[in-house]
Amino acid sequence: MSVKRKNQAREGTPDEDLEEFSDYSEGDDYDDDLYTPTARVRASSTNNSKAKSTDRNTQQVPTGVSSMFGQNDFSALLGLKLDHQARPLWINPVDGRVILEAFSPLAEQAIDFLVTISEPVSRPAYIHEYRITTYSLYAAVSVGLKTEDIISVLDRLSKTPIPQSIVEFIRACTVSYGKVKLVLKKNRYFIESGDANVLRLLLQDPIIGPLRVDSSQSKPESSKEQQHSEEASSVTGNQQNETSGENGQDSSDFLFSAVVGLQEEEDDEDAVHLFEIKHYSVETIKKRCAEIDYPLLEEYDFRNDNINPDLPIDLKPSTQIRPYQEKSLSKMFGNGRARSGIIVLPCGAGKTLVGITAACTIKKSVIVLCTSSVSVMQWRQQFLQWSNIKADHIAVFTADHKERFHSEAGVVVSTYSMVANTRNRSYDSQKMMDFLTGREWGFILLDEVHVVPAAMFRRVVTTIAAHSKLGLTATLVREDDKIDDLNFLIGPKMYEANWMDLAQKGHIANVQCAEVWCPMTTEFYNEYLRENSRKRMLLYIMNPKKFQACQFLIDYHEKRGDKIIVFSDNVYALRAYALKLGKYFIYGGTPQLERMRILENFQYNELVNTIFLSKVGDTSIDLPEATCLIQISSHYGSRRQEAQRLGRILRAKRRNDAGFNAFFYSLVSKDTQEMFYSSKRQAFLIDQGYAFKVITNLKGMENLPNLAYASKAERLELLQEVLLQNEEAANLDDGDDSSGFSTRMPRGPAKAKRTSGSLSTLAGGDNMAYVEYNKSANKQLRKDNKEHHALFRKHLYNRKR
DNA sequence: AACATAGCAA
DNA sequence: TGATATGCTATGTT
Repeated sequence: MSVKRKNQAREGTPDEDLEEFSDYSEGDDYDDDLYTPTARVRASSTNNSKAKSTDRNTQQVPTGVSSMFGQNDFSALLGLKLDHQARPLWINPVDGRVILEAFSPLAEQAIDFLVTISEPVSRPAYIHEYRITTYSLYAAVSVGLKTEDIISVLDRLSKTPIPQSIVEFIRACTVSYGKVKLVLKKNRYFIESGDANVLRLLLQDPIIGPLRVDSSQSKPESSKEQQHSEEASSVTGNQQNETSGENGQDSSDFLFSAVVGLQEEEDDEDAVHLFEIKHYSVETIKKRCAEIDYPLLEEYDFRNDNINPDLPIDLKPSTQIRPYQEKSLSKMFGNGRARSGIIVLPCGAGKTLVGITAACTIKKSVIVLCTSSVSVMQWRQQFLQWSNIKADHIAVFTADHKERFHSEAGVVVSTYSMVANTRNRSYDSQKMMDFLTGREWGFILLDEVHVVPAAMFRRVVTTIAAHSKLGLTATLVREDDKIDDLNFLIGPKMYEANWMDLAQKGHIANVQCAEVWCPMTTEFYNEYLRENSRKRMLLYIMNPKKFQACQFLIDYHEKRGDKIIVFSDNVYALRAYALKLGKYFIYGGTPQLERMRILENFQYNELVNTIFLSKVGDTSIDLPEATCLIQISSHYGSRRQEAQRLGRILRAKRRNDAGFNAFFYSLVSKDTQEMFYSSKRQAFLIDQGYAFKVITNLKGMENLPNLAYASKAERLELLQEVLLQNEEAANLDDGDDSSGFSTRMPRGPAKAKRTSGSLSTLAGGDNMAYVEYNKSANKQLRKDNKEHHALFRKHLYNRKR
């Protein structure tokens, strides 16, 4: 059984579609009610549950979700607790899956807990699915949870007693995890543990043993100053359990204490045992410890670091931290030290601020790595915006800016490729690298960790000596197994936010997702069936019906006052659409200046409400606020791309409080490969709780004035252009160097655009000129096409044999 | 110097 | 599965 289900609404009648679509959010009232008033949540967890449980005794048949479970219903086997109705969890004894009734009053706290100890699998509106894995338990331990905490909280939340198999699994996984820490103190590396036996075991290991620094000055006994640092607990304001009533929490303390990870040190753990290891052997030991199931936790005791100079940096008083940002940071600084790991937040939810706040907490030299030079500049700017750091304490290191700070401590912002570069370096770049490698860094911030290959990370992590590492990402999606390498190189996932949850609380925009099914015209479909799969792509992207749908949606949303971004992976289609509709477009070959000009106009110019973007828009361009997003080509089923694109409109929080919705459309040509990919891509968002609505008919599309490709002649003309384009692409592959008009056309027509437009202000006139230019070019091509087309047919025919 | 371009890498 | 976009370096042009 899987809770994963496509939330397709019925294929509504044409008349209803858009209306219904736009006030779709009213149906969420039920959720809102349950989520927000925490007072009610608390009340029901105590008194109510007792009262209810007596009622329940009269009820024989378990209600709620259990009826859906079919053969996975283990309730009979395990025995329901009497007050099971008040408890929101089911645990599958076989595979560690956990099902949560998200409508339960306890849900919010249960979610906090489950996110910590398990992997979220699927979180649609009412029923969530999580999975307890060895790795998730490792992560739980690394943020400070204890084995017995996990078991007891789980037991409190579960409708049935926890299956013995699960208890054993948790014990087995957590017994060795989190027991050993790698600590950097006074610039010496120590292996530390609360359990002397574990250290003894490690020292007996043939690999680790010899790497110990056996010196008389490193005392393997308990060090009392450790305890003081525990007391001076950080961001969370952690206290002992008894005193945590300050928040006015009563019965749900047990949850919070476990969730937030209060570190009640047990008596026999008063002593912390440690031994020193050699500086250069850290990597080896880390690896070895993971192999023998004692993975090292890395923590930076920055408060007691007197060697590295402090960086004068603080958040500006005006800077506000949101609750979930604070929560994610509390995982990182839960015990007064800086843990290394990954924080997952959707785009637009303020990842940058989390990073900056972490830097302000540690107050040591920071190095920030990003994927592109644009985001390097943005990080620098955000540092200046949110914190009081002096401008000359923050330096930028890219191919064309090689700055350096001249104070004792400072911030450096750079790119991955700059730091991880193995090939020969320019002189300046080498000198800068010497600067980076020649000093110790308190903190390294890794932006967009999911996009960078593991090999690059390994180089970064080994070349830069940083005491603590924080990875930031919006989508930690596992399309391959590279993610595991991240876990090893950076650390465990410390926090992951639920998108819907943030949307409901108004931190990111509410998004209505829709998939628009566009039938293929007969001409296009005939060609589609004839072509091989490579050439099919252009046919379904350039499907006239799809074009019309796109035109209609743009028109509809422009009239509503939306700002619209249209995405297309395919550059040819991007150009064709944008030119036909007279809109601006940005792709890889668009020069930097031009990009900024277009984006600026999109943001401020009332006349520019729609722009077309290629893959460039997926990363690294900081897009202005858009409220509507249309995908015309969603080729391969990359969940990450889908999520990232959706993230582009989440920022639209300005109008959020007025019950405002953002819109996300995927245009799909019916009965083509696109349908398959599209459902794959949506998987991630559906797991995050988004419902995709299917629209099969856009009301009023036929009546749109100036509807493109309304006549058959126009459609045939388009078809010929597409076939020609396919032909050109194929020729290119055969090594035939066609001059000028290739699929990658950075210096064909783009040049024409630049010369015709870059100097004048953006007024629309130059765009028209461009359209004209291209039209005539197309006419030219079409004339040749008459002959070529026949050849092309023959060519294909021969090839097939 | 500032800018453009080609080639390479991941 | 294959195309696309990016960044860095070296080299050439004004």
